[in-house]
Amino acid sequence: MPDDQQSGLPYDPIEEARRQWEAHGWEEGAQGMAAVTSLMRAQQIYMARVEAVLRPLGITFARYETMMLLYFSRRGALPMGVIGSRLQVHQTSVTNAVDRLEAAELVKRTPHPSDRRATIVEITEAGRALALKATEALNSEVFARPGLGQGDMSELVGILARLRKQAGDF
Amino acid sequence: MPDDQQSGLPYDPIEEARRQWEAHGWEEGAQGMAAVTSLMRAQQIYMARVEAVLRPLGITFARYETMMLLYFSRRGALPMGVIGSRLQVHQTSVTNAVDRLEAAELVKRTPHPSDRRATIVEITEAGRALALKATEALNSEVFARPGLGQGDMSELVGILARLRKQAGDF
DNA sequence: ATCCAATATTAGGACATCCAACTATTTTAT
DNA sequence: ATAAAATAGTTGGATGTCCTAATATTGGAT
Repeated sequence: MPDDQQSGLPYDPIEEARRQWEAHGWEEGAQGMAAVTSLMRAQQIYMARVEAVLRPLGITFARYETMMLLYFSRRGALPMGVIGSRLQVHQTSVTNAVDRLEAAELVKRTPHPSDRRATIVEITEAGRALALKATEALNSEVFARPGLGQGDMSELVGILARLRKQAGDF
Repeated sequence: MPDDQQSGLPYDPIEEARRQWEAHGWEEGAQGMAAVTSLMRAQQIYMARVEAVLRPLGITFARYETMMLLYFSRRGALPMGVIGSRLQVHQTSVTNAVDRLEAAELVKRTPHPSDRRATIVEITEAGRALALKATEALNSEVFARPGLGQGDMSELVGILARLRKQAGDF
């Protein structure tokens, strides 16, 4: 009988962990632990929902993000390196994602006109169509019903913006 | 020159994405998209910091969480299934994590006394020592300096608790 | 001209996750 | 009492991400 949802005392494992932290004299880290752990769990929840929507379309969230970056870019095309720095992922992850997107004919590689080291990735018509379809699905099935009120949501976005900024994300 | 930190206009890619969402008539999903994307990025930032602290100790965050669960349990031991449901991860992930922890002699498997299908995982003395060391490192290097003020932090924990609860996390 | 930095790719490894199939055991229904 | 169904855990295979190191090519600086 580890937990009991039906009792009057809903049991939050993270609150429990925080109590343990304090009981062990780790007060200086208790709040941060709770924040970090909550963030991990929340991300896990959303990621599962997002991937469930994208799976039938044959793409992952990483590939969706790559496509949207191209979709919104002026020419529908960006160098590999720019994709990596915007998405904050490793070069090799970009190569991998673009490999798969290209195999599905959602993007195509083109040599950079002036810098012959660089490769430009361009979204195809099929890519645009899929990106649009994926976005509509995500909007209606996840983003429009995020499980939070408007107030909480804008508060959350604001707090995380401060966090990201402090971490050098932008 | 994709972005320019030193200019007077700090450029937040998520705010930019939100503007794009609105420009495309996707108002109903814009706020949710910003919230979900921020969450993903924030998780990425913290996960990188946490794993950097844990790596020298030879464990990952998933294994750290497993060990702490055992560390805090009354007998220092729990059945595999309980670990999975507390940590909200798949059975196979628990098997995997416990395999590695056991190979490092940080936990050991024992048959369940009454249910012969079940396996009990027990933390060893070496496991307790490492869990303590890891926690002290995480507390001083991450949790005590989360890059957020106290107010933001407790607000964040509260919002995410509502989110997790709404998602059925507890 | 030469050295150093940047761009991308490849190969290989570590890790987490998920799925389907499987064994063993226990519980439930008839 | 026996058959059927549910539960606990493991295994093998596939997918996906991230990281390190090595390589080839090119660009920029001196």
